[in-house]
Amino acid sequence: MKISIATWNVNSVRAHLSTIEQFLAARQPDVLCLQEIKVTNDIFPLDLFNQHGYVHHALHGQKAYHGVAIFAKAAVPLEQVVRKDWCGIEQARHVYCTLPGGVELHNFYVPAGGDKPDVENNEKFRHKLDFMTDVSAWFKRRKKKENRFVLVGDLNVAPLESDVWNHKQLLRVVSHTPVEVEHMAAWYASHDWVDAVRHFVPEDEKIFSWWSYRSPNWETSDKGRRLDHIWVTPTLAPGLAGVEIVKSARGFAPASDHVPVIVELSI
DNA sequence: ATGCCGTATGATATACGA
Repeated sequence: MKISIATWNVNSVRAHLSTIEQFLAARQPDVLCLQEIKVTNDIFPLDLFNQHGYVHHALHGQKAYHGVAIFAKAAVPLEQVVRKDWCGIEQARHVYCTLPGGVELHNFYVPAGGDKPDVENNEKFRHKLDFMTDVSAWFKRRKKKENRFVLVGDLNVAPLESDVWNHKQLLRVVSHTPVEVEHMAAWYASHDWVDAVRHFVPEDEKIFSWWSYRSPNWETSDKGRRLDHIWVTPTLAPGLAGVEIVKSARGFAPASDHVPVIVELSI
């Protein structure tokens, strides 16, 4: 079956309900993966999602910060839901489940990493690198040629020069430092992942999924970064049918600082 | 080096985002 999967860091599901509704009404992805829902499971606003046909839910939220969730239409039941913690820290950054056909779908919210790219003096940056190291080792242990995995989320790293508005200016800025890019490369190699967006968009073409709130004229200055990713294992790569970064969502009011990324693929 | 903006919280200032 051919399905569409969207990933979106919504920066609080409750603060951006109308924006989410606008996106769902327009695009109707079969599967929706959210990050930074910033709400506990017991008070998650499920009604909106049910009204738009997302009858399957896999919530992994917590109070105020972080939190991830997966939603799907009736035809795409979500089975074997797992809410996983990493580095011994309970921050609701990973939920995964099985889609029809045995495809395992992983939804991640990688730690942002704080201000300074310094593992000695910034515990958040240390956590970010450790998180990627541990996740990489886990996928490497589970690696099998026949595995059909999809990995999406706000990975908080822009790996390529063309994933940021200015490579040189961002070399010492968290999200694009060489040590982060190395950790992401190890993760990418852990299961021979295929970057679905770069599968279709040439590597020298700038493409972003995030624009800071601190730039009032985000569109004209266009100082973005590509922090939101969709990867698939090699067995699924021949089924990739297209990707889209929904840049228009950055202009919604109120807007998240991230926009949805959508993949179409056969599973 | 700082602020810029936005969200959440036992809030009216502070932590966090990246």
